[in-house]
Amino acid sequence: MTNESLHCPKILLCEDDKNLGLVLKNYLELNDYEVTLERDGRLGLAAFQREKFDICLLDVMMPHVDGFTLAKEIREIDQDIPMFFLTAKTMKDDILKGYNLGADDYITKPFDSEVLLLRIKAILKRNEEIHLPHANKDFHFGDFQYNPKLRQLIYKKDTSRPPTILTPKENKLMELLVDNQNNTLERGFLLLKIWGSKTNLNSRSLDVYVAKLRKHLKDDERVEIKNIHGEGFCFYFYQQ
Amino acid sequence: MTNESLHCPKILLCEDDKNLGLVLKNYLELNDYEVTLERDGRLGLAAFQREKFDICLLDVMMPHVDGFTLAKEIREIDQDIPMFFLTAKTMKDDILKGYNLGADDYITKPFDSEVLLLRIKAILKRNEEIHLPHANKDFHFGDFQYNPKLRQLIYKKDTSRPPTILTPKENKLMELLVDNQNNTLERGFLLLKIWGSKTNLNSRSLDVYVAKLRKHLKDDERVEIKNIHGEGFCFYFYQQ
DNA sequence: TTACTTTTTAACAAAATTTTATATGATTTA
DNA sequence: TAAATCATATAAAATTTTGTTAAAAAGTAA
Repeated sequence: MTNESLHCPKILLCEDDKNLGLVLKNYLELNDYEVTLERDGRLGLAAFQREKFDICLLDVMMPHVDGFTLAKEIREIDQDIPMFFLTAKTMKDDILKGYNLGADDYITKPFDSEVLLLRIKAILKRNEEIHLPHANKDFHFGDFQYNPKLRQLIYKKDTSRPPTILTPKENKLMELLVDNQNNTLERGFLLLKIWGSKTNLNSRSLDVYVAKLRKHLKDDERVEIKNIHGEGFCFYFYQQ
Repeated sequence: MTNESLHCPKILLCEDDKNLGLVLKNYLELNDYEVTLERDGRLGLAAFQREKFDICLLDVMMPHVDGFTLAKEIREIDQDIPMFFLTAKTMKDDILKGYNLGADDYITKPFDSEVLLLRIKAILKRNEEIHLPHANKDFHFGDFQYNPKLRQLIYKKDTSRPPTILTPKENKLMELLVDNQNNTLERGFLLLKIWGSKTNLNSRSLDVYVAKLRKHLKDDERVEIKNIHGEGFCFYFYQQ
């Protein structure tokens, strides 16, 4: 797991302005953070795949891959890591002006490093708390016992059979379904949660994974993943 | 209530600037919105007729059909949907300039688009409150219980019979009729509400769906969908 | 590299939904 | 009443969505 008391929190900092990047990196390191500085989105992603981080600070405007796109790619790998976006003052003004969002909602102050530190600290703390309750929960339905954290699906009727270890995508889908028993989860919702977007509208991936899960669950007919035509899928467990 | 289909709020984003459009889409998806991005007003209207949205973000300057015109056409179909206008001209230039020049030396916080998110959230929330009374409403007429949200029509006399799940189009029609008991709904009105346009005036689809609903409702003769010749249809429930 | 697992894609079948076509019946109006 | 228009019912066709399988592609670890 990422957050451990033994190491300094690690920050991935993506900033194409060399000066600002270095100043920020030094400042954060002075405050007991370990900082990896990358100069564009492509290198940022590479760093994220290489190392483990506790938080990301991403410049929005970068060469090769912009901050938002990078953020989405990071989100695919890690659903929980906190992210900060850094942006230029001019962009902010113009966006607000452009979007006609009313001027009084934003702060025009130049960047205050102390405030940034406080925000980082606050977010890391919040994240710790959020992660706690999620830990090691077990679900029971019919003859199955399911542990999302371990990705284990155990068939209780046959203890000699080793538990099924779900693949990451199978697991994400299973968790979403099980976590929302009797609720229809819309296709778009699932695609967004599992794949990060529904760009690939004609992809059959979701259906393939539903089929995989159905196969895993076929031994107990009280457990069922139902399709609601034109809407999505719903996990049912008919008790009794 | 347990039974509610889970979905992310759906945003129709019409923006002809490809870069800005994609960045915005990514950013919004990152924040759990389902985004359909269209590049002009004509395609935007098609998307609106095709899917159901919670909010529209419309660029004012677009090819084929501009944002204001699109907004008017959308308004005809849906009087309540919140709309944001993006006044692209200055913004487009400035953002492009920003992308080309790279970020400058400022970090502003919090991130600008947070304000956009807050605005969207606020508007959706306000809208939700307005719609809340409508939310999981159940209609009762004669021996039927009807839940538009679940598309369920339950025949109370025979509890062994599983509830009828209406198809999307059946459901839209049923909801409109039931919601306007004793009021005649004009053909053109129904076509506009269900099919998003009344261009196809000579289509018999509406009649086919009326027939389908009548079949669903045939077991209770106090419930009736009446045709008003030359005008439209009216849902009656004769009490007692 | 190889061997292995996971994910995506492609192709097609099956099911559900929607639209169209057509024959027939009803209503209006001149 | 006849002609024109509008409505109903049904079947058939077209379209969309989902299910299933196998193979290709991508990713991972030894």
